[in-house]
Amino acid sequence: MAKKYKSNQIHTLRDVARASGVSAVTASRALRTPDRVAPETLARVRAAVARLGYVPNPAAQTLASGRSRVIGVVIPSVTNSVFADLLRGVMDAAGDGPFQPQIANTRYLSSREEAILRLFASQRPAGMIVAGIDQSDASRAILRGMGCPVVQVMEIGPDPIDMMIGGPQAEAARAAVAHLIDQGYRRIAFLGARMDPRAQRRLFGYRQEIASAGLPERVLTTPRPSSVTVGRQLMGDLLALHPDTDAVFSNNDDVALGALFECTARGIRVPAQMGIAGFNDLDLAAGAEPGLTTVRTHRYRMGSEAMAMIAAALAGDRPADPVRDTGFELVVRASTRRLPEGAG
Amino acid sequence: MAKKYKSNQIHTLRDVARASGVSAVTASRALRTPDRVAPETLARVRAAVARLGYVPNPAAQTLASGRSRVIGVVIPSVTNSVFADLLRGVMDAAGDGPFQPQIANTRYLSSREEAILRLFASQRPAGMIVAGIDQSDASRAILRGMGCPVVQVMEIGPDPIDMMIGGPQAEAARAAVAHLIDQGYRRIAFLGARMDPRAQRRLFGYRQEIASAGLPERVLTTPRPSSVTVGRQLMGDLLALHPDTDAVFSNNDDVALGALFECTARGIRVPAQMGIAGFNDLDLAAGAEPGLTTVRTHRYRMGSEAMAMIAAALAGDRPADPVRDTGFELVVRASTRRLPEGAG
DNA sequence: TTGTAGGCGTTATCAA
DNA sequence: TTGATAACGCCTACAA
Repeated sequence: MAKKYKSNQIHTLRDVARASGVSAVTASRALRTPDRVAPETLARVRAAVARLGYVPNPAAQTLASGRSRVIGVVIPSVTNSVFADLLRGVMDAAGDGPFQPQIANTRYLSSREEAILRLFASQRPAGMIVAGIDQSDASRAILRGMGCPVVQVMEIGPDPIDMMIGGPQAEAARAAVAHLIDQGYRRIAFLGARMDPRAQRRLFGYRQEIASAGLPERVLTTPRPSSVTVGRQLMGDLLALHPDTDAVFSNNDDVALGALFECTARGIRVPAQMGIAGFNDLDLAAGAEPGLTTVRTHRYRMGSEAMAMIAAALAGDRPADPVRDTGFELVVRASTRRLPEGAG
Repeated sequence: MAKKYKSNQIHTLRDVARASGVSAVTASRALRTPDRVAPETLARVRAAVARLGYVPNPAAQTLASGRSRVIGVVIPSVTNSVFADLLRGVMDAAGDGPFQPQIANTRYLSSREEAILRLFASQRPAGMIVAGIDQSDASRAILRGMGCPVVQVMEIGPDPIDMMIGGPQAEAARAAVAHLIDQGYRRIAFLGARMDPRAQRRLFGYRQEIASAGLPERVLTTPRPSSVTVGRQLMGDLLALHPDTDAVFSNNDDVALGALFECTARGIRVPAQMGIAGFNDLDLAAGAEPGLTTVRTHRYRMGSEAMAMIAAALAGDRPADPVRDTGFELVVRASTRRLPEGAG
């Protein structure tokens, strides 16, 4: 029953060299710096590579050169669709290029983050992409010591480790809340799931805006990951606590969608009796009925540009401003449109 | 402006050896086979490792041993939440263990799949996890030649490359359609987005069940990726073509949710006038109002067990049956519950 | 229980 | 333009 796993013979640079009648060094050069090799030699080597199906051994390359092609990507979780979008941006930008994104999950634990970074350091990565701007001092030190471009993504803030790309959280939240106020809502609650640092800053933005308008604050949060189900529960709890609530701003679109469903189930009319605004502009926000007002961030772009920034930095041209603000857009849809267009 | 990236000094095994007064081999042994080292020596080595913050260089390990710790994970896309769940299972199972999942996207292209596999082969992976069972002959050959455990996930079928874990697609689809028929729906349509091989088999299951019940077939598909928005459009198109449709079974829950929203927007009552069943049991299916009937697969488990199967195989005990069926469960919710409980 | 020697596949450094 | 040689850091085999 015991199956034996036997590798196929894999060709090495020496095989290529032999097959094309040159030395291993020349074969290596033909692959890395083709312009320093005689055209005819180059052709022979390339032919041999193709014929043998030669693929360089990355371990040997890394060991010899002291640099790998790994781009370390450190995110809290792969399931959260927010990070999934970011990831897709990174992966697409890496494309068929020489870099190889390698993902690790912190599970929202800063202790794990440090361990992960130490592990990445041992790989001599070509670059690092880390989510958020709340790294511990230890983590920042490790990242600085890696000797490679580092991009913090999702948010921007002061004191970048190296480069940053992202959008402002608190301001974006303020804009959403301001819009609700603008539409005439006055008893506006905040619903939040998994209050990670970004969610905290959104909450902060909510508080600022509510306070400056002299309105009452109503905050309901849960440590559970955000989801439609959680949104329904939060909405239910909110209505039990504050039955007169007339609008909610939530942490994430799936929570907002849950709130919407809870309203549907209870016969509460949206947006007439209840305004609902989410965050992130997930696909479901546009597809919902009524459509969900939300804040569009640019996660895919953050991922792809982060990758591009690393590639550029490695090629010698680091952007003049190492901090790139991708901004945000308030996307107003039916779930908060209580006043006729142009009014308010 | 040009910033120089300078690595911190990284300690090697020799540094550890020197610091603990032993040879490099002994230090290496202390780390890999602690029981073959004198307790006191072991303690010294460990102390040195901790003090220096030594982390082994994986490139050197791989080169010397001919095996890496990489587990190649080949999926079509990271954004699709179905694969995101799978991925989370894999990542969680890998956890703090010695293996390092490395993800690559085929973007649903079999040519890319082969290129990716060839690249993985050069890494001497410890194991491979590939989504689906529709690999090309070339891909299968490469996988076989890798000399490591290979698990095909998501579906099961005949002729596994090595091991398999997943659920039957056609049967699961049949069960959902049978349930709709059972509830008295008679003009049942299939809505499908991005018809990958699994979606095709679900469609096949739909056709079988519809045919065996002597009902009319109505199939609407789009090559676009599945989403709530796409679901709304498909539902709209369907109602234009076949206004008398009384139920839909869809490819994926997000499409089903889109269909539900479209019904809401048009004032079509669900489940009274329209039954809606989805697939995958995403969180939003449970949270929707009415709740969406769907088919639960076990994606997270597939991922974590695939990882476990690889670890077991490497440890020498390959499962007796290399094909593991994770089955499926029909999850009946309000969106199709037209008859009183127990009737039908 | 510990150490010595050799090699893994590639690249950097020189020299030709 | 090409090639010889010596790393890179670790592991396997063998020897002590």
